[in-house]
Parts: sequence; C-alpha cells; structure tokens
Amino acid sequence: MDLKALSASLNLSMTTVSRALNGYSDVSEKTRQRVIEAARTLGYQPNSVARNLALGRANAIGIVYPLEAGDVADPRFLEVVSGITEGLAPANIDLLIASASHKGELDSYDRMIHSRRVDGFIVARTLVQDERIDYLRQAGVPFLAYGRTAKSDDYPWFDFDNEAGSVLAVERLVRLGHRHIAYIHASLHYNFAHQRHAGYLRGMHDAGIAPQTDWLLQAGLARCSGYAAMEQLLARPVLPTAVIVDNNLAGVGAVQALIDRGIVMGRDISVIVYDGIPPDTLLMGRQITSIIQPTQQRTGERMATLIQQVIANAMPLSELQMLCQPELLPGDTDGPCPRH
DNA sequence: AAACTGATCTGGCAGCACAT
DNA sequence: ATGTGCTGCCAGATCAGTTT
Repeated sequence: MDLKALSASLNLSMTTVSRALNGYSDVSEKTRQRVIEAARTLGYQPNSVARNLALGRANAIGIVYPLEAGDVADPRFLEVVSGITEGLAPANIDLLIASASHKGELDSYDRMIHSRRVDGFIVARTLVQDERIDYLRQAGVPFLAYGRTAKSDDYPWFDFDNEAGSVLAVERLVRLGHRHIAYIHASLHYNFAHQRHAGYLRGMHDAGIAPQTDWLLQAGLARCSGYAAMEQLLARPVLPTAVIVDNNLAGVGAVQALIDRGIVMGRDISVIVYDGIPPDTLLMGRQITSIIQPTQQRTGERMATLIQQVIANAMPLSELQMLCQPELLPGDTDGPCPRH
C-alpha cells in the first residue's frame, strides 16, 4: 500500500493525502480523520527511500562504533543508547549503530554520509585527540560528541565533569583518613580517562599527598583487565588502603579480584568505582561506593534532544555544549582507613 | 477563506537510441 | 563492442495555483 494506492482508494489526490497525514492545516479535520483511518486499516507505511528522496533527510542518526568484545558488554553504553532511542522515537528518527573496525572507522562515516543514510552522528567515547571529530567538522556533517576532546570549544558535545568526579572520590577517601590511594585507569588516550586521571592528581595534590607511581595502573576497558590490574596492585610490597577505578568495566574485575582473595571492601581496603557496578553483573547485590552520572537513560534522552537541535541548526553553539556534574553515591565498599 | 490538486522536484539508476 | 547522453521511473513533499 503506497501513497498512490491509498489516495486512489479514498478518491483524493496524493497531495491531499500526504498533507493530511503530515499535519498540514489546509486539510479539513473530517478529511484528515478519514485519511488516517484508511491508512490504519489498509496498513499504509510511507516508503522511507522515497521519503528521504523527497525530503532530503534520512530521519536517522548514526553511531559508528568499533565494536569489540568488551564494548558490546558495556552496559552503561547500552543504557545511553536505549535513552537516545527513546528520545528520538517521538520524532520518528531511528538510531543506526554501525559496527566498524578500528582501521575502517572513518570509511564507515564516509559511506554513511555520502549514501545519506543518516542526518547526523553521535560520536561516542571520544579521544583526547580524535580524528573522527576533525573529520566530521571538516566535512560539515552535523554531529554531537558524547565526551569532549583536548580542544572542544567549537563543536557540540554532551559530557560529564570527569575531573570533578575524581576529585569527589579522592576527597571522600581523604576524609576517611586514607592517604595511600591507588588509581586504576583506562588508556589516557580516552578523553574521559584523561580527565578523570587529572581529577585524581588534583584531588591528591589539594590534599597534600604525592601520588605514588607504583599505585597508578593502566587497565584496558574490560573486566579481565581490571581483575589483572587489581592482582598486580595486591602484589606490590606496600599495599594502598584505598583504590579508585575509573570505569565500570575494569571496576567489576577489580572488585571480583578482591572478593576472590577474601579481602573485605570497606574494612581491609576501600574501593570507589567510577560509574559503579552495572546491575547486570554477578556483583549486583553489592553497594559499591560510586561516582555516578544522572541515570544513563536520561543522559541518552538529553543527547537525543541535543542532536536534533544540532541538525535543526537553530541554536547557538553555547546551547549545544552541555556539561553535567557527577555525584558520589555512598555504598559499603569504603570506610575509615585501617592504619589509623 | 478554506479545501483541495496538478505539476514539478528530489537522486540514482535502468533502459534505450544513437554515435564511435 | 563500447561509450555517451537522454528519458522515465521510483514515492513521496511541496509550490503555485484552482475550485468550492
């Protein structure tokens, strides 16, 4: 059932039927209702290819994601994706996730742009130096970055104050009497990791504590990397009394490593995990002290609004750069320093 | 003025006539 | 045989009208 057949069955022109379905005011309400009813009973669905052709829009937003085993399992990201989807749905805009190899990522952007499959992009997990951002800016394609880069004053983004979040974590531990605070972090090429790392250093500096390089460990964005990093940390000659992990994936592994060794969190060692432990892991019963960002679902919905505004091009850039503050969610994995 | 419509446009591509 | 250029098609949206 296409527009032509639908209009023929109603004895109306294609123009009137199209305008009736698309909310134009110069169609009588009676006709509109008749058209809507017929479209429903006859199962009319606009042909998206023809629609894109006529409108010059795809009604779709793309996320190109270099999917790796660990990424697929990042529940926080999937929660954001779910929120974006919800936020775009009322406008009948689809979210297309394109899987790309790390090498071929820019090619994927290129294809999606030139085949006009999407109206804009959301660029996730930004890097400090991010060629995707440079590429999209140069190509003049609408996009919203989920996270900033080293230089982020001239494009739209949504982000959390990562540095402030780490400062919150350090301050809490310092108040509990800790001075030996280790830090497990993702690769500092990731912008979030870079900023959280800077926040850790600032928090330590403000407390008058010199961070020990022995207790600064890099782990991959995966549970097993977090597990291995915690094992490494526990093999040091002098143990820290507290650990901050800068992401939830490594956080799950780090916490599991402590449980496996019978180390009691909150008593023997204090642990704070950035983004907490997602509810789908086997550790879900535990109250992990966390730096949290307002629900990921809500984050996604905000991003959906932002990317639509970017595409509509009706907002000054300053309105399209949104920085939200993280919060500390107390749990039972931190406590007074045992060496006091 | 309100309600409706024919003609035209969108980008890519197949099919065709004609030229080399 | 291969290349070139033109036409029409797809299914909608919309301009510039016409009819009621």
